[in-house]
Amino acid sequence: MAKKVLVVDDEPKIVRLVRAYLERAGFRVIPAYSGREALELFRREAPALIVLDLMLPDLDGMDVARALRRTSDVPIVMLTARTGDEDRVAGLELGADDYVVKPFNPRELVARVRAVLRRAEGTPKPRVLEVGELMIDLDRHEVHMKGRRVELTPTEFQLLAALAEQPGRVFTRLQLMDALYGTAYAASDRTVDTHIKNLRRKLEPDPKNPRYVVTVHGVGYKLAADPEPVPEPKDKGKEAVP
Amino acid sequence: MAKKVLVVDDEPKIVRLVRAYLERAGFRVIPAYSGREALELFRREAPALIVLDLMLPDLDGMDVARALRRTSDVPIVMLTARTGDEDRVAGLELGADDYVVKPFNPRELVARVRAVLRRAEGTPKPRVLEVGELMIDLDRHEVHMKGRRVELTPTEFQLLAALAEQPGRVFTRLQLMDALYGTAYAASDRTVDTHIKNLRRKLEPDPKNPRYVVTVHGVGYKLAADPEPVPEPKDKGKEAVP
DNA sequence: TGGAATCTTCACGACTTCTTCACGAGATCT
DNA sequence: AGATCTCGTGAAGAAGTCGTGAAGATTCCA
Repeated sequence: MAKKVLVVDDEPKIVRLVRAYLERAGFRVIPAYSGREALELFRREAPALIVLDLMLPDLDGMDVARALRRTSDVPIVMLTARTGDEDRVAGLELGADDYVVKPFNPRELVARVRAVLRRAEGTPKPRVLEVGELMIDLDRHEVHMKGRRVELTPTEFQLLAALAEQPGRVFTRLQLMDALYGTAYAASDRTVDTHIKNLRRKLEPDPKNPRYVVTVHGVGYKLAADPEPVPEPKDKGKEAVP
Repeated sequence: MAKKVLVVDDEPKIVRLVRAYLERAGFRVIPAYSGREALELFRREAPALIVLDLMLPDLDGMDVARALRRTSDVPIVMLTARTGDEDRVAGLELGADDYVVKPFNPRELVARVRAVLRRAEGTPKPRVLEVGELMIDLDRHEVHMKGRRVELTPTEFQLLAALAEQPGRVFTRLQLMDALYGTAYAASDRTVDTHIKNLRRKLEPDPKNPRYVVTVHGVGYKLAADPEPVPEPKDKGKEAVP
């Protein structure tokens, strides 16, 4: 369902303009032409955001903002014709989340509305996976090993991300392919192996003796939860009781 | 935790005085006695506000303010001994948020500090984005590259602004189109590419080797968070035997 | 209405990435 | 040890992605 935006301005021309652009951007617009009407409609419609002109016939835009702030945290984008700095500060101090100076570019207003809504919805914390010396930034699509940037192809990145989602857990090739393409697709097992090979080449200090991307014979692959720094001469696989 | 205030004045007496009052008011004070020291401590301590004397032994207070403003929006309260109006104006124009004339009432200084901090906290995200030599002024709707004004079309500007909203983060073409037109609209992927191309042509020093608007193959585009690295002939991945 | 600026689409080549395959090395089981 | 799987790997063709110029819409403004 489209988000509702309450647009308040005494000039119908402005309201029409803003409405056209916001609706094209997928919002539902509720128009208001005075401060009192705005407050009334705000109660009734519970919009997700308000575009509010500073100059209104009855109540001033600031009065409206103040009144709204008494009962709500609804994001407010101010429209102001004046350019004086005092106004900006004053408007923002009253709890406006952003402002646009008239005459404005409607596209910019739309962009601001979106930005404020996004901000209001809470800044999504950066999604970063860390395993030992390995750091995977899902947002930036970057991988760092021991602080050094490592370039991965999309598939390699996804593969690594899937493994890193649950470090230490073993994934079968089928599960990995599922993470890569979704259930509907069928590729050869060897394909996964090849991507694993490339991954190792790019991020293992010694690709011949993988410490991060580890094979579990007969099962699949896993990302070592705690890659021991020791290369250790090894014990011939037989992990018997001492 | 108490907020840090960097107090810069070459007269230890003044620093002591200010420190006493600010600490009594619940702030943590970091003293500095020269411009260089101030800049150094600013980097290291990341204070919430700076009290800055206009006259300093090495760098002038204005120089310090100018230097700070290049990288930060930290609120600055100027101390000035002179009473001439030019100084006040000059100080404020350089980005000081308030000023106090010497000799001053320490209580008033504390009040100013509190007021400026309150105001600063209400200010939404910076309206000017800087990435390397690239400067994007969302208020003026202007973009500068290496100090030179760059003219962008509305779509180009919005595209850049969307990317700059979260520098470093990768945006898919779909997300970018969403920022441009809203969810309801569907344009070709190639369209985004074309705008990216035009953007690069206008603001990349070498459009063939983009350092700011970067492609993430198979994913989308991002604004490089740190365009420093030398273009370097590249040799990645293929680490073959010599 | 015309003209300029801007936006969108398209087709193509250049380039990157994916997938497959065959074969040998390695592991496991009896 | 021998039989039988499983895994690693290099190479090469297949498939996909990106950059781009140019042409056709569209919008805006005079």
